[in-house]
Amino acid sequence: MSEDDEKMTEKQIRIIDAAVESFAQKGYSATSTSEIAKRAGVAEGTIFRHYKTKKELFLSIVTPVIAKFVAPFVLRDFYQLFEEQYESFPDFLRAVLRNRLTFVMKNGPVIKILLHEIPFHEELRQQFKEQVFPQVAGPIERIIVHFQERGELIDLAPSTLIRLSISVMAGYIITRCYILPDNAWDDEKEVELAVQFIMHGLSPT
Amino acid sequence: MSEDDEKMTEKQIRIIDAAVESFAQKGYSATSTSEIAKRAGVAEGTIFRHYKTKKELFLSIVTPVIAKFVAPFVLRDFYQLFEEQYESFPDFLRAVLRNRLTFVMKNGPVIKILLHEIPFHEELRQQFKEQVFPQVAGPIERIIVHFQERGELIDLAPSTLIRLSISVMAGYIITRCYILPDNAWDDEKEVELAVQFIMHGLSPT
DNA sequence: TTTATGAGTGAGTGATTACTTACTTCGTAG
DNA sequence: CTACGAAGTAAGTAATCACTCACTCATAAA
Repeated sequence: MSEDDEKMTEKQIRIIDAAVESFAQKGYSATSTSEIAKRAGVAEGTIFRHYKTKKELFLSIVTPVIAKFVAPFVLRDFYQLFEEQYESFPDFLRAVLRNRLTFVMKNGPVIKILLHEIPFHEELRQQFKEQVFPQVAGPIERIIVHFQERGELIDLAPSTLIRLSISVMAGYIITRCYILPDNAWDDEKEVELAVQFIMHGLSPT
Repeated sequence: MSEDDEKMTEKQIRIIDAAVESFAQKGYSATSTSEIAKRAGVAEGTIFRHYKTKKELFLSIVTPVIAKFVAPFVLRDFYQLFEEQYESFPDFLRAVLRNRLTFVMKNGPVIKILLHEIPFHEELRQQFKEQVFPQVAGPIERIIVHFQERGELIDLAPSTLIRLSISVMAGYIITRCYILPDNAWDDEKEVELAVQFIMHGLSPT
């Protein structure tokens, strides 16, 4: 559940777990440090021994998953990887959707926190603007142009194709993980369905 | 900007406007009543003359737009209306997307507040479960079945078709209004593009 | 054994919170 | 002209907030 230990005391881990739970349940500013301490079974002062402020604790939880999210895209050979490995655009979509779905399912509560708090914390928005947008959009755009040249995609602005594809994929991930997590989802089937929809729409053949 | 007056004093309107601004900027629980009062140019006590609690003020802002959102769907003849007026499913999609886009643009900040706070307020989630889901999903499902019987839509569960359609439409509305509001959007073009994508996907011809 | 260090503690700190209360002001019905 | 209720207010209230500080304890190098 908790973070990648590495020289963390047991109580420190308990603090982070408690903070994640509380932040996810009630939001950052509705969560008090005394509540986190109580939940972690720790004195309130212990929190401030490890983190100077409440916000530092918050950022120590949330910023690592931004980095993790960007990581697979900034591999130097990301473009070549997909160009060689995946023969068609649907293959590429399937791989990305499966990959991000498992990522969200692994880091569920923290991503929920991140999504909620992004609009209210300048530091987070900054990090998104600097890291996520350029690092992720660039490589993907090249891949899209690649498949456009091969005639597998309609001739629209790559940013538009990205937006449409992400809408469908995010739509599934969000309903799957946050809106109706209790449904009996058949992920393989739903991924295939989403990919087919992105490629062919809702019209019968 | 503010609510539908109706026996509201000028100061009361200023309170609501100030509350909407603050809630949208910092979130519900990070906004203090003293801050709202200051922003409205009003004594803090004045807020509590009109609203028993901070939460009551919040709900008085947010619940009307839930009702407004549902309103067009609960018209008794909603189903007949679309059955007669719109000859094809794409026509239906166009109408809905245009309609909801203007709705979001009119009530922008309040909808932003609503989306952020839904997970943290049981009353809001309740209202969504009771009003939005059944009232909206029902009529739309009948319309989808109608077009499926006419052979205009592939044979999938209506709930799936709804989810996919909403993903694309919400994807555009959210990027249009909240993520990149400063872009020079050509709404007519983008609406048409979204509808075409829903019907035919990204594959060429 | 002594000493030094860092984890952990709990009783504080002043500031801020949502909300109350006693009061004034003002428009209007009688 | 008066009386009354609603609108508005300034000065409170207790509770809670994030954070501090003086302290204990355990471990381990000297």
